[in-house]
Amino acid sequence: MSVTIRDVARQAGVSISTVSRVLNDTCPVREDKRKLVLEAAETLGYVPNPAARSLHGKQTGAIGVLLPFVSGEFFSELLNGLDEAAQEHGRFLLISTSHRRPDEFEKAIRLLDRRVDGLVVMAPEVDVVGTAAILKTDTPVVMINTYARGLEADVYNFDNRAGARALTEHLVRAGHRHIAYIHGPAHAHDAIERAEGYREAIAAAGLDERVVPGGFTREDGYAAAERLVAEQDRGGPPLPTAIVAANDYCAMGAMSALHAHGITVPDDVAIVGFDGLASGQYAVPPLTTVRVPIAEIGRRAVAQLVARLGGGDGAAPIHEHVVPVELVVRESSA
Amino acid sequence: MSVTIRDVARQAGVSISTVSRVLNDTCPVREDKRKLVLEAAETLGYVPNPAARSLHGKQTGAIGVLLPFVSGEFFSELLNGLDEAAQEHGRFLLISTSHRRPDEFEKAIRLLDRRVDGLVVMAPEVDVVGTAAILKTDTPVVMINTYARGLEADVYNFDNRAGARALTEHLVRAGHRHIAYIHGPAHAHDAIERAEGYREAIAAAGLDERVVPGGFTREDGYAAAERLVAEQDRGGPPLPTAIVAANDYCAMGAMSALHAHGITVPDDVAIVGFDGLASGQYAVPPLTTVRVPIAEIGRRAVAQLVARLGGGDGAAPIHEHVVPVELVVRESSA
DNA sequence: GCGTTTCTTGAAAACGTTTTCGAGCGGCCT
DNA sequence: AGGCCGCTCGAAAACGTTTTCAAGAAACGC
Repeated sequence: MSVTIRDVARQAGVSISTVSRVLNDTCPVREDKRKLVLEAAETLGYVPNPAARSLHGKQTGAIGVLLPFVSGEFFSELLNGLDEAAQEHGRFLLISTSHRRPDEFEKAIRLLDRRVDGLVVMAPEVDVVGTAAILKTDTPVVMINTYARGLEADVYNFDNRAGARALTEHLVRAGHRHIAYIHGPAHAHDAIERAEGYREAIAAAGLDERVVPGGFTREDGYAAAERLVAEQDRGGPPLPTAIVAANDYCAMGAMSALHAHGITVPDDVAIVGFDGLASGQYAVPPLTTVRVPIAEIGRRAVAQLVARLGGGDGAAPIHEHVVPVELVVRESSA
Repeated sequence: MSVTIRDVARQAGVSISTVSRVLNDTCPVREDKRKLVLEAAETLGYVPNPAARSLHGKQTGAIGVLLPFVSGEFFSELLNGLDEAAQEHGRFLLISTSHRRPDEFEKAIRLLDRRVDGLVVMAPEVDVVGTAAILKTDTPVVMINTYARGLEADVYNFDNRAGARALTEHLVRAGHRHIAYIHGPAHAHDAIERAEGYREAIAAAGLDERVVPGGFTREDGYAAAERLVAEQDRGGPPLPTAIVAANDYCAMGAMSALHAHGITVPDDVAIVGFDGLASGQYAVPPLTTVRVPIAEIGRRAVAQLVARLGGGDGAAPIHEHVVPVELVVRESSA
């Protein structure tokens, strides 16, 4: 069995209450006893039992992370940021994924409820976050990249609309007149916002919009580009001279498809992505994109959560926080 | 406050012991009471307090994951597998990262000790896993991609040697006589094993080996390829006609550097990687590599852990388990 | 019908902490 | 000198469960 507070008390020759007080320094304790306790705890290698501690209403030391799934660079980058901040604040990350439907989501929250001190939630699919599910729990919640209008929680969203507008305007400035948008998942709020930004820029330039269905994976981008080529071959509308893809993976898939058809990027068709993933930088040709501070958002989410847990006072929920993004021009649109 | 077992007992008109017995079906309980209890628990939405439960020596329901860091596709793929299996067995993943040094590692294990039922550890740096640290705890441990000779734990390692040998032999068969190896991190056991496989194949073919320092990131691969080009320009040894990179990221970085120097892959220089990441498939040109079943290993690690937790009997630790890998030939070496 | 076993159930102990309550004790004021 | 206060600290309650112990009731064999 492992060493308990009782062992430390016996070793130091004091009561268990004194040990608890010293280790949490909740009350003043005379210096000599204090020293004895610390010494005993050190030599015995005492680590408080987290279950017992949290049973008494204390914090658990864990932060729950709810994600739709874990894969790809976006999530690994996000986890990176979350983890870094968690580490810094001495917390653990309890991750729980594959919540695509409201009921799974609700169940996950119920199960996580007393295991964590706070929740970081990312649920880009607009219909997943039932207001009910989140509000039912009294654990503080910070949301990332989630449509959560009307919820009492911190929300950090990227400025998808401005980013897509910047990308489209960049292509317009380069002289393109036929610019298509490969859409992301139909219900993903970020993909929808990006489509809106694209539409705004297209309208402002007096051009015709062309939105084709796609998705967030390389396979989706590949398929979408294939369809564009096939439509032209069938005598339909000609291939656009530039493509705005819903994200970087989608863009890279599209590039791959064009490459397979002997179409050169950017000479025949310019392509831009969204997210600023590391792999876009090393793509051939390097991908023009909009860089979003993914890891940074992860760090801020955890920091905000911890602040609200600790202080409780000065850290009222911000309602929505739109995080600026940055256009990065590379060869794929040169 | 949340609903406790006492509330359920009151609602059902029985004692708390009966409720506990029904919910864990540990003893036979008369059918009518049983039904009452289940009903009460359902309507009240009762979820047992995990802290109280694990305080009594019961399992915590969490599996700890110790990683050197979280970033890149390898880890996201691994997490994917771990998560899938965890979900399936109704467990949560408690992740803890950035343990590169033995002392951090030891500390992390101490902190995680009573929070989790079992541990999945990946520590490719040979000197990180102090025998002491792991053996000190009595939580079951499964290791992945870790050099752990002499430890009483399940270990799943990829067949790095055979993979590197297969890659090198493939290049030899294609007619290459000058084949270099870009090494990974100097102390990473997988990079070392891959170097050994490369050396074996080179020796068997009667060729001269050439090992240059590198690493596991795209930046490392880029720098290594730059150095190879620079050496030739300075009148040193000529550029090899083929390169075996320590992993896919390293290979893609090298490709990017060669591309920047106007050197064509595979016409001027053939390149092969290791890992079989999705991004290698979509690279231009698509990357020849060795596919390792990353997610699958994650799933198996968790499954093995859960089996050992539940049964306790038939699941004795396997000492080392070498997982076969598969050569995937694509354009980068054609 | 009585002792014995089996089945079902409630009371209470245990798990390892934190926190409240109260007691002892020395110092300060009047 | 006596009473009050503040400081330090130990005893014990509380947290929500599981599990052991024992008791009551029902069933069974003689």
